Amino acid sequence: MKSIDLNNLETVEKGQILLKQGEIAKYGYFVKSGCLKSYAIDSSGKEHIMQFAPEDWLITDLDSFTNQVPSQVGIEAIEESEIFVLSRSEYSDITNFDEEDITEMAIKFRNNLIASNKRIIGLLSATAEQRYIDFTETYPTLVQRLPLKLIASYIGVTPEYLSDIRRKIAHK
Amino acid sequence: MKSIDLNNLETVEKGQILLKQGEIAKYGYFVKSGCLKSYAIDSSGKEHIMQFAPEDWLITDLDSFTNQVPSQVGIEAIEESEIFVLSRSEYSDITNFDEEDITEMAIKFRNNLIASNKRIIGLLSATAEQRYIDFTETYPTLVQRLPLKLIASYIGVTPEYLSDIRRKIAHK
DNA sequence: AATGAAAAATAAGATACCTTAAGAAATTAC
DNA sequence: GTAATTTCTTAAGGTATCTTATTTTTCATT
Repeated sequence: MKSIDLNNLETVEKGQILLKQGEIAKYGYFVKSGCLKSYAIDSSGKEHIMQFAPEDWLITDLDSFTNQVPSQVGIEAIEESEIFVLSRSEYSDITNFDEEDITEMAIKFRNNLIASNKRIIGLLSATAEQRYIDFTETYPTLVQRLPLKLIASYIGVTPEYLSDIRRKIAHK
Repeated sequence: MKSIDLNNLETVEKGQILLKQGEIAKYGYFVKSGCLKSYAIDSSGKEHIMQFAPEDWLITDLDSFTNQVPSQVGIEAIEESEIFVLSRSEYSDITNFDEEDITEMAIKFRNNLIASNKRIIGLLSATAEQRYIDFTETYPTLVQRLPLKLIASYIGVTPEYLSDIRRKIAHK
């Protein structure tokens, strides 16, 4: 992707909100250190985590960023983080890029799409226990680093139930 | 995307399998008429539908097609269909394309990614009834056209339970 | 039209996962 | 280093969804 403007490095504290659900995303965030999350709050007030973005990950609400529609997710720092802020004015119009940039973007979108489709298959066909095991295998470092309740939210169960799952796995 | 080779038009019957789960995808399929589905069979033998591809949709296992790994899904005609067969040899190496093609591909991947992410949010946060209502709004023509059990599989419930949901909605 | 096959509806009992609530453990703040 | 706050664990009861089985309806074939 277009080289990141190193002048836009910012430090954000744990808990700081970078995008509110329902607002229009003006920025994307490339994480240099720390970790962000994107999440949707449903009608009953429960949080559901779409994505974690630790070091070297890029995070935004792609639909909102691209199409200037209200975002379905919020974005928040879950650790103190250093991030590069990518502004929409430069990145939104895909035809502003040269061929090399676009190829890189296409490959990133393609890889993200493959990963999202795998997650859909897991949500459709695997039990919560299996999804948790898959998560530990796919993101071994995050399992150490993130509180249980965030992992529970990502795999789609309550923290209480993930706690049960862990105990059940430990007793095997 | 690279213009479709009109010489590769084929007719497939309902029930014909174009890709078996576990095989490596050599082709993508652009549907001119009819409808295909991609689906994963889980360890207990249940089918889970990833995608429907009616007219003008392109379908394949992107991971398998791109990276030559075993496919997680199978592809099958659910109606008699006319399809254009796109062979991997032409399409796999993204650097074979000119800038216009790549831009188009990037946009397609991006739009697919946005759609997949919406589906993930639905699976994480909405009830089965809400997911069914969302499906009827997103794909009104497919609701008319497809058997209930395929829709049930797509939204992630059993046909029996979707039947209950429909009755419940009708009685409102 | 009659037959057979597939799809859908219905219902009862089972299970995965959730809700609520309380206490224990870990982390943060002063 | 103690208090305060947050996170995690545990447990009991509840709900959404599944499983199995039977019947009814729809669809395809002769």
